[in-house]
Amino acid sequence: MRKQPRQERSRQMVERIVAAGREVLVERGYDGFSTNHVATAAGISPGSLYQYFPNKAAILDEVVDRYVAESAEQVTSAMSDRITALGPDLVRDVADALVAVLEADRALLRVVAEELPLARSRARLTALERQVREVSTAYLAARPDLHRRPPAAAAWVMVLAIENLAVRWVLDQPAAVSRDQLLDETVALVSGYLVS
Amino acid sequence: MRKQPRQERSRQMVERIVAAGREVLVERGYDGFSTNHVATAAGISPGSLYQYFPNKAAILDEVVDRYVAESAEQVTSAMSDRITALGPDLVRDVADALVAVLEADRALLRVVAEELPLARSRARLTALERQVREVSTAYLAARPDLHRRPPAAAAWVMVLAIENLAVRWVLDQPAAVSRDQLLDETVALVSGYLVS
DNA sequence: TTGTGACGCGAGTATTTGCTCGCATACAAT
DNA sequence: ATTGTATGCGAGCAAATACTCGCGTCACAA
Repeated sequence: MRKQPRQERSRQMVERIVAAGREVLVERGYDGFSTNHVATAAGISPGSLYQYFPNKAAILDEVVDRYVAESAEQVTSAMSDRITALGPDLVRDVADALVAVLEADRALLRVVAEELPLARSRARLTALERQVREVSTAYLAARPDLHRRPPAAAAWVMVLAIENLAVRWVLDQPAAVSRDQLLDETVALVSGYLVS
Repeated sequence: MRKQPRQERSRQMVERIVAAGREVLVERGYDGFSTNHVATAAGISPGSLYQYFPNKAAILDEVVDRYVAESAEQVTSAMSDRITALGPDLVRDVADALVAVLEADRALLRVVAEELPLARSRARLTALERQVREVSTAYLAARPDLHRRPPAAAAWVMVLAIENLAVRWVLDQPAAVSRDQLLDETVALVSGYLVS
């Protein structure tokens, strides 16, 4: 950020910029995300953007960061209460929470998941994945009696599988799989895998 | 295509354009994929591009179409011989073939999988997914004695899971999972899932 | 050999882009 | 009130972009 907003007025402007950025990103896609469009959508002048953001990418980063952060928070909070028991219930609830978060703004999810070339957005996601993976690995390693897979590899497989199924289900809305069915199959996938 | 190349000379030029397009896409990414760059890389003039391609997107489409088509062919040929028995061996061999194909050009895979905003490329991939899914669904429906999942949903889950694990393994090269391990876990995931 | 159309060129155009800079205004402190 | 600073404006620049067009060159059929 190029300058710190000191007055309330300018703090609101930063918010307006980020909100407009999100809006433009959803409505015009990654290719249509231009500084002039964002400025227009925010009802401000192009020059004002650059008071607080060094360049176009910074605006995009902020938009994506906020989206990923708020989504991550929802999911991790669904996990945090119940780390003690990695059972079918937890898997189902986490998958449920994940799907719910992704459903909240499908249009934005589509752009972020399918268009953004930014290494930045992947970095944020990867960090979340790693965090979940480490917790899972630790649990699997502590309870070898409950499964028959190598902990590290199994955690990697499960996290990616659950995440990807949820994302693709929300984006593609396959007719053959209802929402409940998705959760059922996710649970079956994980539990069947762990004991095989 | 705007004009059909009639002479050998012009047919070679089309090939040069597509090859240069692939090269530019890999080296400069989606954002750097400009008509001028492609023309330069092909050693031709910008005007010559537009003799055979109506616009920039058409060049990109051709590059991606060829990549997806040639990859799809490799995978489907690994399946076609053995459709009769959807067992652990087949799963492992298909996953193996898939990983091999994806490994062949990681740089291009990265751009196609993580940058391209084209609905076009997803459409091609989705078609392949659907094809594999239908074969799997038919098999699962014909052999209800071998598993306990709803065929259509199970096929959807398996195809996406296998595909995504392979792609992410090739792109991320996780230290915790060797190539053999990936295949082992994939087989375990599928077989454990089907009987649970 | 010659004529005709396919071919290729590359300077050029119109547009869009990210971004700047000089200036006017709003605010806070004295 | 006055002064200093934070804020915002918007015309406009330099660069890049997708794409065109008139002209020369080439291959091939007659």
